[in-house]
Amino acid sequence: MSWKVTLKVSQSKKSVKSKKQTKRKRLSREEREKQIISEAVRYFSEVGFGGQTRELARRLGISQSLLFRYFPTKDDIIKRVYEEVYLSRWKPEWETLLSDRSRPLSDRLNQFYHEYTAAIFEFEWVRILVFSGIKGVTLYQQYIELVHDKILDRICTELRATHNLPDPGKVPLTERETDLAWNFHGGIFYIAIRKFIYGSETREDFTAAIEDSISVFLAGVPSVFKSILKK
Amino acid sequence: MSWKVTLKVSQSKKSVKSKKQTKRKRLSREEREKQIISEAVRYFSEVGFGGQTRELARRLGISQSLLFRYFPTKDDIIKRVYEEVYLSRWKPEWETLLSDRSRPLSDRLNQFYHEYTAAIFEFEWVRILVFSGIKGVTLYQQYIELVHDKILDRICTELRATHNLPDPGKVPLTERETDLAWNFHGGIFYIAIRKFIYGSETREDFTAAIEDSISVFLAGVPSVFKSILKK
DNA sequence: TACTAAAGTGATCAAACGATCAATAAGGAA
DNA sequence: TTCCTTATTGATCGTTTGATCACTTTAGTA
Repeated sequence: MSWKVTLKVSQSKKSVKSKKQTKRKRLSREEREKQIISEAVRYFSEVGFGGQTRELARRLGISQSLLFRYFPTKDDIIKRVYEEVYLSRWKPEWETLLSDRSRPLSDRLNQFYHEYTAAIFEFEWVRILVFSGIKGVTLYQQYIELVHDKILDRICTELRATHNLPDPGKVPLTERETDLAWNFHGGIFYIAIRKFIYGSETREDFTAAIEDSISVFLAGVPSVFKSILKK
Repeated sequence: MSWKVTLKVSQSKKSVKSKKQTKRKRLSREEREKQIISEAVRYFSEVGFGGQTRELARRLGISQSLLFRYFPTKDDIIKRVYEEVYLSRWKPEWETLLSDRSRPLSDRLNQFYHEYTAAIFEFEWVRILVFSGIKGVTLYQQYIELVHDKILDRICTELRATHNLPDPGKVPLTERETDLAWNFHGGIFYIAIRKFIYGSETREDFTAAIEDSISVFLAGVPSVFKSILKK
């Protein structure tokens, strides 16, 4: 028979937590739930969804069993983590911004990607997005669709307008045009992958890189348009 | 007490395995090792490195304990999987191809990315690369360095030559130039991520998309070079 | 202050999983 | 055929981990 000796450290004085949790611990249902999700986002984005509920509880300073008083299963926690991370990041004003033809497309793209990457280029966000792809969770599909419908389609539409080509309402977008936009967007998003997944990118500010990327894109697109129109 | 009933299916006739493993099972050390790694690559790329040794053994049609006669720990299997997947994919002739100034840069890039993506755009390869980033394994660093040193640096060098700018040997490459190349490369690689990580891309052939991507890049780069030279 | 609804906990279960080991059996050598 | 090396196996160990449950503690209220 083996004995596991657990060292019981006295916590009578003060908790070491940075939160205002001095000596009370009993929180309201809503507060505790929020707290759990918030820490779960941080935790799972660090270690992946293989992370253990015990460690999550330890970080929260609560017992592991309490987690299961709030969420029936671990997967339910993960589901909520997705929702938390995906939702409420997209700003509707970006859609009008991209379509505002009173400004040069170059300006609009620069402002959009500046704000967009500021909202998205975050450790938790990027990693959880990639994890979701690996886990085969369907939620990422919503993200891909959002990018496609709200960003890429708009960019393609504006490119048409800039080059005095017919609106997609009249002549539907071709696969080649969408590919171009994906390629452009992917190049920018790949910065985030290098940074948060591979850790090979240590810079904080990518304004210059994004600016140049937009510059190359806008200057290079006409060459493909010419090739498309030849057919 | 609970009993786990294991259904023992008679395998007297023929094994269902596609391999030539009819009734014999005893393989040589080398053969078995190869077989294990080969299946491990397939298995772990599907389910991630959280996959279980029991399931891996089941797929191989061997006992789980045999795995540990060939590899001390599960991590050793994973290490070998990395090596198998990363190594021997890079073709040295690509380096000379990219630098062959007797051909237009456009041709060279098209041929290179055509062959490169043919070698790399593979379910196992892409997923294991991404897993390695998540697991924090250091081996991915080698890949990032390879891309940087053998591809991006070369592309930047050739761009200089195309635009009659000084060789990097004289004037070192700037961060902006490297960023441009990363951006270009990332846009192409992001196709693979959409396909194998998110499953949102179902096409098989990306020749056209890559062609257009190269076209945009080469036509767009001068606009940035101008901006760099102004300073 | 006493009561009570509900937040919170510790002990524990059962399954999953990596790893070990004594026993088995395949197949080449003699 | 017999023998012996070694590939292979089944049983099992010890730990980890998600989940459960009876019990304890907190804090608002009458």
